[in-house]
Amino acid sequence: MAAPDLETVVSLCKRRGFVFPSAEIYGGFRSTYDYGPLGVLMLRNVRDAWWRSMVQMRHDVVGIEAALLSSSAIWEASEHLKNFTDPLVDCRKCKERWRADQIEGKCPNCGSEDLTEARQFNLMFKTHVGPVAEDANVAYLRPETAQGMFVNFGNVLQTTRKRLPFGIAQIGKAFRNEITPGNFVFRTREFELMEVEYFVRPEESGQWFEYWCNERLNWFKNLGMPEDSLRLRHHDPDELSHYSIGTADIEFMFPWGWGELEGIAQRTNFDLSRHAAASGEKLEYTDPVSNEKFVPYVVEPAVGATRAMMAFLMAAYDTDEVGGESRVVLRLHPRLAPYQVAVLPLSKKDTLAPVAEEVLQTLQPIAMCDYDDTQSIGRRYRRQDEIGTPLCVTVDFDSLDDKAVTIRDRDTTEQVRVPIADLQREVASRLAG
RNA sequence: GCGGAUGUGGCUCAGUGGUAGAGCAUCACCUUGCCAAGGUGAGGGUCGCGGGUUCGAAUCCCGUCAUCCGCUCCA
Repeated sequence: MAAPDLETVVSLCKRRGFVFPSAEIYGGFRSTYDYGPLGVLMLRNVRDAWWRSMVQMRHDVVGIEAALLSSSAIWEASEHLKNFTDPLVDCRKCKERWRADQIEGKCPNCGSEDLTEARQFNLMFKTHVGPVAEDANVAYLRPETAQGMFVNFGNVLQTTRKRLPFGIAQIGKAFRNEITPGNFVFRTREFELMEVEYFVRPEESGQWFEYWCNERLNWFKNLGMPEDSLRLRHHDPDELSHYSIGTADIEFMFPWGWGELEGIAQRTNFDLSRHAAASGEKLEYTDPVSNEKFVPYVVEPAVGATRAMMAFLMAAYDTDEVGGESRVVLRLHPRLAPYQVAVLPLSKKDTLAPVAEEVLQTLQPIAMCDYDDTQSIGRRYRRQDEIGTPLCVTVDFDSLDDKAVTIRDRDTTEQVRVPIADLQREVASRLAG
C-alpha cells in the first residue's frame, strides 16, 4: 500500500471531481466543501453500504429521517445547550488555549496567570424561526442526529411493534461550530452522520456494546480497509461525553496520525429519561411477557460519512507499474467506487458507436457506468484506474462481427472476451465477487 | 481565536518593481488501435480579494479571505 499524503488526496479530489472547496470563486468559505460528480457518487455509495448493512440486512433496525431544524426544547433536555458550550481562555504569555473550567487561573503550560477573559464558545448553530428574531423563536441546527431518534422513540415503537433489542437508524447532516475545523473534510462544521440508536435491556448494555464494536469494525474491513490501518480505542473515563458510561472509537491511520471514524457509545437511558422528564411523555418499554416497564439503555454506533469516505479513498490509494509505466489506482471496493463500469469504444470511429451504445444500455440498469471515447485506450484505462472503476468494457472492431467485448480488470489489468449476450450476468457476477 | 508558513491558468510550480511563463491536463484534427505522455493547432490567468506607495506592482506596505502545521477538537 502506498499511503498517500493529504495533499495528494486533496489534489486528486479536486482534479477528478470528488470534492471542491465551497464558494471557490469568491475565495472560498471556510470548512465547507462541495461534492462533485464523482464525490457525490462515492458518498452515496458509502451511505448505501452503511444502510444496507445496518437496515436492509437486519430485521431489528428501522430507519427514520428527522428534521435538521430543531426545537430548542430538545437541546435543553439533552443538555447539549449546557454542555456544548465551552468557556475558553488564552494564555497571553505562551499563547496556549485552555478550557477555563479545567485550569485554576494559571496556565498549565508556562504557569503564567496572564490569561484572557473566558469567552463562551457555543458549538451549536443558532437561528430564528419566523421573520422576527425573538428569543421565543430560537431554533438550532442539530449537532447530532441522535436526538431525532430519541424523541421519536414512542412513535417508532408504536408503529413498528418492535421488541427489544431493536434499533433506529438515521443518515443526515449535523452542524457544529467547531473552533478549529481542518484536515480537509475530516473536521468540518457541516458534516454527515450515520447513526444507530440500539435499544437494549439495561443489564445487556455491555454485551451489546461489544457486539457493535466488532460489527462496525468488520464493516470497514469488509469494504476493503486494511486491518493495520484500523484500530479500536477505548476511552478513558475522564474523556467520556456527558451522556456516556463507556465509549470506544474506531480510528483510521490518517496521514497526520490516528483519527476517529466512528464512536460507539453506551448512552444508558440518559436521553430517554431526560426527554421523558422534560416532555411529560412516558418514553418507556413494556416487556411483552412480564409486563415489566423500564426505560431502555441505548448503544450508539455513530460514524461520520464524509470522514469515512475520505478514509476509504486514502486506504484505496495505490501506485504500481503496468508495462513499465507507473499508474495511480484506487483499489476501491466495487460497492464504493463512483463508477462500477466504464464503456470504452476502442476508436472514435462511427462504426463502433452503435455497439458501444448498446453495451452501455445493457449495463446501466445494473451498474453506474461511465462512457469515454476520447484519446488512446491506454490513457483511458489509466483515467479509470485513478478513479477506482473496477471494470472497463472495451468495444473493438471485432465486436462488430463476433458480438463480443472485452472486460478489463482494474487490479490485475487482465482481460477476458465475453459475448454481449452474457455481459450483464458476467459483470454482475464480477462486481458481486 | 492565537503563533508560524503559504496563496500565480484545472494540477504542480518558475517569475521578486517595467505591462504574465513552463510542464502536465483539456479541446480539435491527423496518427495509432488494448494499457498514458507521436504530430499540428487551439482555448484558458485583471498573479486570492480590497486599499496604499510608485511614472509603473504578481513583485514593496496595510487590511481581509482562504489553505497548511501546532494549540483545541471527537463523527
